[in-house]
Amino acid sequence: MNDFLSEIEYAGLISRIKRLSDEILYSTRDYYTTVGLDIEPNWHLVFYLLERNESMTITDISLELRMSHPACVKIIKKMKKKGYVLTKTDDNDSRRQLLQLSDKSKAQLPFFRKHWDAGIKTTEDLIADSPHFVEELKQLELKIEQKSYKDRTLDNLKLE
Amino acid sequence: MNDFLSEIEYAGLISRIKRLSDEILYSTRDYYTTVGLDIEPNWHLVFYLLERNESMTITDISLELRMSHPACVKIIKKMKKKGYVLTKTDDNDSRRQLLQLSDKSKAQLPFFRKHWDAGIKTTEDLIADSPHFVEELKQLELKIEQKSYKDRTLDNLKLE
DNA sequence: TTTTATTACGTAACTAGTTACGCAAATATA
DNA sequence: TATATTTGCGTAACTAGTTACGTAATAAAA
Repeated sequence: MNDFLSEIEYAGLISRIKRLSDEILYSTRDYYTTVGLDIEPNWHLVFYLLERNESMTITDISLELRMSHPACVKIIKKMKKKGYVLTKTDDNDSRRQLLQLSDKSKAQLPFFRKHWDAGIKTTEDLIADSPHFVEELKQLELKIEQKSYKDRTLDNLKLE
Repeated sequence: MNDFLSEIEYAGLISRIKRLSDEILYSTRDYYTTVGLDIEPNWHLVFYLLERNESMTITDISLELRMSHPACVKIIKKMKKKGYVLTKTDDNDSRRQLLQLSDKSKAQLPFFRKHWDAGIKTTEDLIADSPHFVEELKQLELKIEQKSYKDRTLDNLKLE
């Protein structure tokens, strides 16, 4: 049960966060495969967004998810290929590609939602013994937003 | 300052962890580039391990880091290419590739360490206002280890 | 001793993100 | 109105992980 990343304390903390994140990501993919869902992790975020907003652009989505726009392009490309998302060029601005959920999406959503809800329940279960986790994660996000890991480390280097 | 992933609460929590992890990863790479360090994120873990252990195999490293062995193969391959790691076939078992730090590594380690220490300090600063974070992260790791995200979600699906 | 199982590790093919770049459309400015 | 700047989005090339598979060497079992 000994874990090197834990042993080295703060030197391993960031890697532990990544390891946890990766583990859950791959486990989620595994889940989708097992239950036969034709979707991938992260897509639920796009479904949620397009359910709320009717029609959005890639740029809108990348802003909402705080993810680079090429990452969103890739996700949407796959969702389009599977027929979950439709695009329509904006009448007033031909650069803008308006995205919206297809009928197939709307038909499947109740089914998807059962699985997403089960996943949300898992998340709740996981942090049930960690009452400060959400709040402290928010703190981390805020701090990183105020000053990047890089800039903080550059400053810390100078201080030595 | 509004954030969709935070708004949807537990449905966005896992993605927030990934986002944070990614952000720090890329920021670290950025840091290395800026200060002109010829190494990549994660390599410090291998340096730490090989400093402590003299000689290890890929399998040893993947067990210690709890990372797949192909991932370690890739890291070591790059570190060898840069001349930081040397390999020697085990005399008693020709399958085993014994890894150890090169003289170049040993010469550079004090220099690297200054930067790694600055990074550790950053981590400490970041979680300074999150006194329960390490402990609660450990809880998450333990729970996931006991039962995977997938299995938990499958169970939660049945309960509905 | 021969066969079978396991181990070590390398590679291939995949997902999932990033930065950097280019181009066309729209907007702002001279 | 002509030019410069910004915006939207697509692609390329990269990092960093995974699972699946193959092969040779060792260890275990018949």
